[in-house]
Amino acid sequence: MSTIPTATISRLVTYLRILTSLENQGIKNTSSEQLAEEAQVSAFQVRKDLAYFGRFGTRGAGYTVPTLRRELRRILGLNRPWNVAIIGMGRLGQAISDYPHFEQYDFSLKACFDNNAKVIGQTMSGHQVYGMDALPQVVKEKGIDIGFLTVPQAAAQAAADALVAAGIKGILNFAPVVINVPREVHVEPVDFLAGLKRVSFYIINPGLKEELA
Amino acid sequence: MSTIPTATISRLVTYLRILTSLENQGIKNTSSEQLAEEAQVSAFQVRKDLAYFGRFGTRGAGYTVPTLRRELRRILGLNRPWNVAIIGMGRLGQAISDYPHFEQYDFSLKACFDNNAKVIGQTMSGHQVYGMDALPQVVKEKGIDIGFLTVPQAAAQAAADALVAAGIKGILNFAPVVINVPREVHVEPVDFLAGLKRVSFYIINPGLKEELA
DNA sequence: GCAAAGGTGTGAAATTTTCCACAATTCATT
DNA sequence: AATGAATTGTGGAAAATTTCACACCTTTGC
Repeated sequence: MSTIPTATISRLVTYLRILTSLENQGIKNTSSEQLAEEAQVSAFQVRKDLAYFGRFGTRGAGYTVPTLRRELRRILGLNRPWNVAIIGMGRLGQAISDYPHFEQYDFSLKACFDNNAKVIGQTMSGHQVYGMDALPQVVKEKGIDIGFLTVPQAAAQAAADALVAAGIKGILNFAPVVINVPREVHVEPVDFLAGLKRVSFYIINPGLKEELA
Repeated sequence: MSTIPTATISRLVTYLRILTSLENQGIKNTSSEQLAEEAQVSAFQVRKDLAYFGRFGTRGAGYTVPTLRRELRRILGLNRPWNVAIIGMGRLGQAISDYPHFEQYDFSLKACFDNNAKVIGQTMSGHQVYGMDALPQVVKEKGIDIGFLTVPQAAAQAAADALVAAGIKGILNFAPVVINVPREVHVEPVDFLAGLKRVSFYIINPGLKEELA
């Protein structure tokens, strides 16, 4: 219980998606074998990942889809609403604010911020844009938990500092740079340029890909 | 040499960015200590990561910024042009096709695809949109290496199959689903919804974050 | 030209993560 | 009620990754 691999958390998200898909298909029962196949990991791995958090199956019978799904949502903290804000209303910030399925994914977009005077006060995708100076007050008033950092690379650290000062708990960092925050704030990088460069590496080094049977 | 950790490749991308930033600042020399601090890893880790690929520093003196930068670009395969295509011209695909800095990042957007008859033949952000049936021919003619998969979740596997059949070498998968491809094709997930769910988990489990001093 | 300080490269230890075998339990069938 | 097939949960082995100590090389200052 003391320490859980980061990779386990990523896989739990994958298992949850698979369970949601199974539930939508009306499938009531599943097994570590089936989850493993769809997630492209081993069945051992599925069972070990789940074992960090408890016992959710029935020996000999497998797992009940709605039950395991509910448990995974609880483990991941998705059985409660999360309020999010976008920091940086450039192309990417606008595209995200347009994203249609937020509510269905347990997250609620509550505010947008930018420090460009031309957009402050405007409405984008139905959301009013605040100036960065309003951050502390709006975060407090609207109970914002998580910030999407979609500012240019050069502005990322300063914006992150402002988010931390405003009392935000987690940051989804879309900027292609490592940002520095206190330990109690969790940062998840979302970095397609880095992914693109990793693809480049693995294309020119095809031998370095591990097998999967 | 036989096997290199995936995490090492991700860190190499980070080191390269730091070196580019140092070079832009006119800084000529650096050290594993400095790279480690900016990348938020240990100096041991930096040196070990580099050691997988050779010796790039001078004992007692550190690293020369332009030299190490050039070597990392070579290692990552960024000293050559890569041709990319976007598959799925919805909101996300359009936002990416608008992305202004592609050329500067060693990648060249060569084509856009969609299977919606309403957009096929149109021009988006200066790029003509092809139908999916044109994929094999266009990939071949334009020498496309990498596909950005920006279709809805339900369409992702079929689109990935089409990319593989067309002979693509790598896929940047923006769809929130694990796709299944042959071993010789490398897939990198770029999944902000998964990142968001990991943030949720770490916010409700603050004790599970490892320290860094 | 010598000594001291600074900093890389690397084998080995420590830690983390994954893999595996198997005991334990459940369900279906007769 | 008993047997056999199925499938979970888990302790420990194996593998992968990170951490570390230190030998070794360079530069700087005197």
